[in-house]
Amino acid sequence: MASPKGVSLKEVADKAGVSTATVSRVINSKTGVKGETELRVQKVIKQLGYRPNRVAQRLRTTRGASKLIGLLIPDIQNPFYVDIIRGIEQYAYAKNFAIVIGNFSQNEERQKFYIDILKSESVDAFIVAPFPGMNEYVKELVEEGYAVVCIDRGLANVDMDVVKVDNFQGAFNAVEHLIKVGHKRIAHISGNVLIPTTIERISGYEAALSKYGIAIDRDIVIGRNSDYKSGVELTAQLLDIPNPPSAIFTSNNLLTLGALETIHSRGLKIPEEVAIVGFDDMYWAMSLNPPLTAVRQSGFEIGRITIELLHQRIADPTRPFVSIVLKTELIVRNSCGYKLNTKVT
Amino acid sequence: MASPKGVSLKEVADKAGVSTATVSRVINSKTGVKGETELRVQKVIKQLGYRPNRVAQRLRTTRGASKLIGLLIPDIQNPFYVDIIRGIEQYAYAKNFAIVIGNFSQNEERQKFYIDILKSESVDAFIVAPFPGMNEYVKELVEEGYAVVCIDRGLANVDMDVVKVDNFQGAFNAVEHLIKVGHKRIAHISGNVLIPTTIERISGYEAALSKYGIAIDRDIVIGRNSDYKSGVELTAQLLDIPNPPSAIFTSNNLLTLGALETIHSRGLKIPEEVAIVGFDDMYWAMSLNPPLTAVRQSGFEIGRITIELLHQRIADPTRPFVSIVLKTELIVRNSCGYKLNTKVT
DNA sequence: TGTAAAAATGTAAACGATTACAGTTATATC
DNA sequence: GATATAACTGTAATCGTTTACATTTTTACA
Repeated sequence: MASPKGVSLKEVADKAGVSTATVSRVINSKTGVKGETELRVQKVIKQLGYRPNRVAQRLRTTRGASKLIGLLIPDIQNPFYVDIIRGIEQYAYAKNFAIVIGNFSQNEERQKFYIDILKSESVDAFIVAPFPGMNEYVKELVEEGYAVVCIDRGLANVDMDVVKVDNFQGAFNAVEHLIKVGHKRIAHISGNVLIPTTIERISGYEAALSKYGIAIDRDIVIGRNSDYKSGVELTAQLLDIPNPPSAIFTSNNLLTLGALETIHSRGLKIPEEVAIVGFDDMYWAMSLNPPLTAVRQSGFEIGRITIELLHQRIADPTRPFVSIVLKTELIVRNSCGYKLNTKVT
Repeated sequence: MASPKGVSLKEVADKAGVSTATVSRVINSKTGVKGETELRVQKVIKQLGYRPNRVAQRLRTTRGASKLIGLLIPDIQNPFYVDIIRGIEQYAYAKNFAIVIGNFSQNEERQKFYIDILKSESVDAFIVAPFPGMNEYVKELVEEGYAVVCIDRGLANVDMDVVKVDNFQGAFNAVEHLIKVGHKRIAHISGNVLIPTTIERISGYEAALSKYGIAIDRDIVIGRNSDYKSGVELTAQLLDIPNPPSAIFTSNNLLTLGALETIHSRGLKIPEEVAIVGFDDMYWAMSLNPPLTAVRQSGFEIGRITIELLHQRIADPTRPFVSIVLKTELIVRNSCGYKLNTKVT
């Protein structure tokens, strides 16, 4: 079984009768190569099917020129992050960056492991969706001079570029919608309160209630983790209290799914017996029965902007840091009481 | 803004008062280093926080030793592939492999692009979920001597390791279940017929009908692509014919979701007015109303076995090729008529 | 204590690119 | 045609490892 290494630059140089330096210049379209020579080299490159070895390139090159970006994702099972990845990929390739994904499955140890790997792979830059316990590592990256863009939230006391979503407004709109549809007793199932987005969403929830003069009942604002199981169990808990809520606002897509399971398993009708709005508008939302009203945050757009920022930062490391906040959209379907299908931005 | 490259092996060697060769031997736990020396070097490594530069390692190392695997995924939006990725990751890291994901979004050009990138990143091996139009590229990889494992299907005329699922049996079980529950007019919405799994599932569908003496009606076996939109439209088409089916078997999770949207939007009751079984048991299946009966194929397990095979092949390139076929499980929930929750393997 | 073998360590050449710097042609100008 | 300048091309060091081979040190044993 042959195991040929690819064609090397030297082979191209030999065959074309020039030096390696000239071939390198041709590849990187540097100036200073005679048209005739360039053509000859190009021809040989085509002939031999030469592709530069990225490993060698990265070894030689100084940081910022390797065109490799490390991406730290807390949980690839969460479709929201998948959307972000897609957005990043799409635009990264347009700008000729390659990306390597480190999915650490919300596991701190594995996250550290990935950071080390990515560093030793000589990435130019990091895109990080910070997770509790991650602050120190990310701070270190910034201090070591990597270009870093954070998704979803920034870090206290660390200047960096951040791309996030207006969680407060998104939650506010969702709850306001429930109120306008007639609900007065609205519960909130929140996620991990160590995550800032969770807290912002709780604030939005509270602000909406306050605006309409509804007292906040701490018994029906509950949270544990941001996962499916929590959704199932917390919903059961909510429905078991003496005067259960008429509507529930869930803080992310996994919690929503968990809540739905409990609601269906008890045979409760949505929205008549209990209404629900979820944060995150996922691709399955329309296929639910009834279709789910949800707060949409565009992961794809987050990805696009992230790459844009990274590109700018690499080009000009002194550019001032920015924090970009994207608007959410409330997608109204049929899980709250109305039968319409419109957007509230 | 400082931009320090990491600590190098040479610095460790200097500080420990040994040669680079010795440090390298310590790192790779080669024999032939005195205990005392090893300890001293280890100490310096810890002190300086030294991490070998993977780029330099890969450049030097011959194929098979770089511990990097390229993963070609047709569509990261499909949660089935995400499960596979998770399985692969989990076991890859246990075996100290790193993986780099190339998600080509069912785009042939981008797929080619990724193969080139991964090659020039000096990966040891490829894991490929082949996609129509991909055959040539994959064949080339095998010929070039890469270790390659295919997921989901093999390639005609090419010997290689394959990990797949028993699509025939899975489909057969699903349809048989529908028949046993009382359905006689069962439609099938299939996917892209250029994909072998699609064809195998159609065969399973037909075999089940045959076994129970039900004639196959070509009008209710329809397929186009394996995406959401096709599910929506083909279901509408099925429900519009004069004598519509009483049950539908959908060939993958996206088609299922599309079918559900159409069914719900027409206000049809599941399973009373139309029953449904889907291939792919996704995490949202339990949250549907009613919970979905589905054929489960364990992406996670596929991933695990894939890594196992790859590991073996790298260790022994002459090992005979194998094709591993995993069983599916029919997860019976409430979308076909019964109210039980059991498994049929 | 001397010597052969074994064990430990060091030296230096790769791996495949980029890039300062030097060296060589070609062009322009008088 | 000589010379200054511009345009082009080549040489060789370098990035951070691994590893064949050479060299030194240690150990074993007569």
